Amino acid sequence: MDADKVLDVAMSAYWQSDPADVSVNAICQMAGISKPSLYREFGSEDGLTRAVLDSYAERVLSAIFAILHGGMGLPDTLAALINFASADPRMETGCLFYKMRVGKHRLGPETRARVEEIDAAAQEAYVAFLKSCRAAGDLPAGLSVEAGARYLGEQIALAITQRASGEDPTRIREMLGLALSVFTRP
Amino acid sequence: MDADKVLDVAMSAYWQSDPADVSVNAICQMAGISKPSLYREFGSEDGLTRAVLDSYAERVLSAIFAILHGGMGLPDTLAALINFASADPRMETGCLFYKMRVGKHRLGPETRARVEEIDAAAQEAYVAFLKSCRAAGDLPAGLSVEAGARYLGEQIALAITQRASGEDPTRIREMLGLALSVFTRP
DNA sequence: AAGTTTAGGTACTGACTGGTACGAATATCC
DNA sequence: GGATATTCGTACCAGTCAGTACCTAAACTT
Repeated sequence: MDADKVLDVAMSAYWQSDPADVSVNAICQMAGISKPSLYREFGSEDGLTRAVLDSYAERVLSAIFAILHGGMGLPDTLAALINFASADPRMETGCLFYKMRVGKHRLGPETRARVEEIDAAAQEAYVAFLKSCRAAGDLPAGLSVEAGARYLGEQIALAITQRASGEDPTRIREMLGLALSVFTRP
Repeated sequence: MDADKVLDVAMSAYWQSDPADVSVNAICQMAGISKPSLYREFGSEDGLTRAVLDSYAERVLSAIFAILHGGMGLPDTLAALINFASADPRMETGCLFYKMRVGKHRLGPETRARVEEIDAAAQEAYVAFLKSCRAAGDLPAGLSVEAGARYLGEQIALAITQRASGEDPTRIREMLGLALSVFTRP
């Protein structure tokens, strides 16, 4: 019936636990619709997960991109990222995108392709951010932009993944701060 | 028939792909035995995974503990850890223990308990190592032993997990070196 | 009001899952 | 040789998975 409602239900189910642990049957039940209705709307499970991921990217991941493209300096941007990863309530049960990324091989081809697309876009955003820092002379000389970008992205992914496993947010902030201190120290 | 052979087959299957993606049926087929034979020997899937994890801990994880308890100084130990995580052929498809840890909720109670046990032991080993570094005055003053231990453990887990996803070992070494540089810099 | 389109759900398929009842073969003992 | 343990596998169980054939009921058209 209401595709948006189904999308919402599916997203929160996938997000709260894990895409691999939520069946199409369960989503239909939670959304109060029949299975053929879902398949008429999304075509396949892959179509559903892909639609969910698109919606998630638009509604949640955009926040990270906004921080990276905010034009703040290096310290402020890092602080914002640390804050988002370790304290934002949206990341309390982890990030749906990262959950999909670690279970990439279990996803359908469409969704997997979209995951890789988003991953590449994120990497590019990190690179662009670090390039601007380098231009401003804020980046330590011994650190390449590409390596730094990958490092930054993985450290944030690690921190958010740890939130999903119930780690103490204060600890996470501490560890992420430690990891990212390499950007602000000689 | 030969329990050790079954254990070997199961371990390499779990290790190469992922415990959650290998069924009992598949293991029986690969080992050339029937399902009742396997159940007579291990009782349940949980019993099998637990036995595999025990064997893995003894045969592989011991290498990490050996490095930590080797009594080398901080720089040498870190270098050995970096080397192990980023270059050891045994970690080419990742670490079975970490694969089990990220999919903890999918494991049976016995195996899950063992995972948590090993995790605690590893944490303790990291703590002991860093305590000895602190006693030797090698650890930066602003860093607590507990936080450092957790950080160290997670960074190594991250590096090895990245190897499982096919990341370039050189890149991994570079990133892990960067992450662990916080231990050797003021 | 009759016919047609559309929306929706019931109830199924076939392929898997972990787990087991039970019979067949083999080895051991007297 | 004959009775008795022991080992092992065939063939099944109930449940879940993604996906679908087909029927029903409502709404719109003329």
